[in-house]
Amino acid sequence: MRQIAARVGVQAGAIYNYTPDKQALLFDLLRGHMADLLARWAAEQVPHDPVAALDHFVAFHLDFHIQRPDLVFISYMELRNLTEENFKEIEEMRRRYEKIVYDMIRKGVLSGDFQVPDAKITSFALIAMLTGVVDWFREDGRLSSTELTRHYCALARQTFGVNAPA
Amino acid sequence: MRQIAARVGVQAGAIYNYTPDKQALLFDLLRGHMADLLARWAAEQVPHDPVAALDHFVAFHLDFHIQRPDLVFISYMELRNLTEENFKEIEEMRRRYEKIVYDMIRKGVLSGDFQVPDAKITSFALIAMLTGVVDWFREDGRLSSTELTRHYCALARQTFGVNAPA
DNA sequence: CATTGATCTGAACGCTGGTTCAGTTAATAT
DNA sequence: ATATTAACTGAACCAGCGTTCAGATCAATG
Repeated sequence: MRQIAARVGVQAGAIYNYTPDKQALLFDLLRGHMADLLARWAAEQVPHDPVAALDHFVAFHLDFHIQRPDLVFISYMELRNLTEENFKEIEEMRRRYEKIVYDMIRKGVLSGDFQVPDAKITSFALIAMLTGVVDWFREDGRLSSTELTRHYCALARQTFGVNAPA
Repeated sequence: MRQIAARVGVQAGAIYNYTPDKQALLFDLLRGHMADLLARWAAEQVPHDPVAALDHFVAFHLDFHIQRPDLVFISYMELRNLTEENFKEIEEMRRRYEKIVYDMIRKGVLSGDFQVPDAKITSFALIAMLTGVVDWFREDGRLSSTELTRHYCALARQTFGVNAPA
């Protein structure tokens, strides 16, 4: 709290004019992060074609997470410091996001565009492999974010068995 | 420290007969974890065939991580609480492990068994999607660890473009 | 039996961190 | 100009934490 206060140029006590306690501060941060994620996806124009939709999601997810690595880091790291009540609310939002991926996979499987061993597992696998990027990606690294997205789209297609032999 | 001591049935001060400080305790835990991982893999009989080797690795990695979810969790969560010196040592071990995956992919690509957009990215993606399992897998869940491994082997093959059309 | 050495206790120390609050400051309204 | 309100300070409070240490305990040794 003292560090936060110093960053705003104020004493620690002054913060309590704006928030009841630190828990609320953390909760608002994490909820805002998830709300932002969900809202931005809701605003996206998702193609009807499953493969195009997959590409779209990969690009969206990578872009969103790469642009706010600190928030992504905090959201994962501080998750266990939330009240049980607050934790549940954040988890519920994450489940909503996971369901988006799951539904996308199911559609592709039903249309015959995707071939995956298990839709649920595949949804977790996709999110994990994409989100893991924030652990190592650097803007000034070997790959630009454009190349990164291109490679991950190709990789995700393969993972989803796009154009796989019958 | 007091909690650890209580767990062993001793007062907090007594711990300092066995460790110089908490940092050493944490470091030993994390280093032991990584050393265990590396040693166990070194003891594995890895098939020469790239696809079989991939299956082997997937099964190994899942098995190892599922059997010690707490250690995996701690190792990630407490990584940033290590001294810079200690952190580097753990990171070095993790790089060694990542290199195993990277080399495996390179071999498969050179032999024509794998088709991936980028070997480095693919190595990170594989590890991320596999390690992510500890976040949700439960022994009494929908899938047994055997089914889990089977599904992930299939998924990993697809991700690596095994049997992909030219 | 006395001594040594290892082990553990219990209490303390210093520090940090979240939180509170009486009192000051400054802006706004009357 | 005065009264009111909001915002902030500075100091304190309290709990928890890692760590230290003098003294107690106890088994092993000579």
